[in-house]
Amino acid sequence: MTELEPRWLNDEERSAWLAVLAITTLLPGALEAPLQQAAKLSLFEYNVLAMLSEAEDGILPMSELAARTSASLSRLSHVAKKLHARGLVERSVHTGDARVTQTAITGVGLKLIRDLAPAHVESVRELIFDQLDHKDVADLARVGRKLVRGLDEQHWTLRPPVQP
Amino acid sequence: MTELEPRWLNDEERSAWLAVLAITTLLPGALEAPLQQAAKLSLFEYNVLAMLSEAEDGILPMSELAARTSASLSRLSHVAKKLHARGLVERSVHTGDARVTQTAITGVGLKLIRDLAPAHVESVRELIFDQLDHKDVADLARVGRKLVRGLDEQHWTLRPPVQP
DNA sequence: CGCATTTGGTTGAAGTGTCAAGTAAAAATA
DNA sequence: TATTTTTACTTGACACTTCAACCAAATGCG
Repeated sequence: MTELEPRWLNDEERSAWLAVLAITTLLPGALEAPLQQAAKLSLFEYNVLAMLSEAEDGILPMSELAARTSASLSRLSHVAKKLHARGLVERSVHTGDARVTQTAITGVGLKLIRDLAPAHVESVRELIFDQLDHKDVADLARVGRKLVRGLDEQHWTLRPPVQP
Repeated sequence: MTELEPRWLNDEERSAWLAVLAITTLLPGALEAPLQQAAKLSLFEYNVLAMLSEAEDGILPMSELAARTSASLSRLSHVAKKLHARGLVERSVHTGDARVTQTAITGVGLKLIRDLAPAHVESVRELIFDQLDHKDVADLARVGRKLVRGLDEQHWTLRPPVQP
């Protein structure tokens, strides 16, 4: 029935596709190495702490934190447990909706990412932005957002800015 | 001593960075789901078979196969073992250099990726190229190659074309 | 109100990936 | 030619991710 000829990739598409594939497999490890070395933290754990540190009062419900780290609730739950065991986050039940778990970054956790942040942005810069000129960055931002939309229509970075 | 002010990201860089982060965490899973469903194959396993199927005679040494899949030798070794157990690849010692393990795709393996390929390219197309216009694809290919170079100067996709 | 459904989150098991260590062959060096 | 170093790869242990099942609170509805 659906025996149509597949829409194969042309040379430029293939080139783009191979690059995306290489980036998705190499970049996480490259960014993680310094974090692992400096603080035994995975890239994902770093992002969890970073998102909390940028949130109002350093607190977010698990669902929202999962959204902002593009993670499943399950993955986040395991990691939150581990971060809690290390004293980097605190957890409490939401007053008003007892299903909701609030996760807050602790003082120790806050100090940790603040200490790590300079080296981490430097990694990001070396691996990404130092490779690109200004036009490249603009193109990457534009194309990147389109791809994110294709992966998750509701992704938090695509939310319209809140009206104050 | 290196107490300089960190080079923080500006808005456009931050936007690009968040997109890259989201893509690297969401894309692999999205591409893997159909492969897992159809053939209990991970994205990485699929790529191993795909690279072999595109190689001359369907054979490559482990090192070269690792390079073409952007993987560590260790990761590849574990997976090759598993693929061999499933009868999808065959392994032999290189004649002339006994340290080298040659990995060849079997007839069964070849049939498997040929069967899977149409649906897989369709996934790639839906998730990536259907989201982009022609200029986007050109920009992605260009920027993507630059990022790959920053991650691995020697990456196989950057090798100069062989002279025949 | 009573019951079913949905939402928000947790858990344990099973499968993968990573890291450090190990092995054997080849190449370099003395 | 003997010894050391390097290359190519494998292995086992441990950590992490995913998946399916589960639970409790909130909501919907008859």
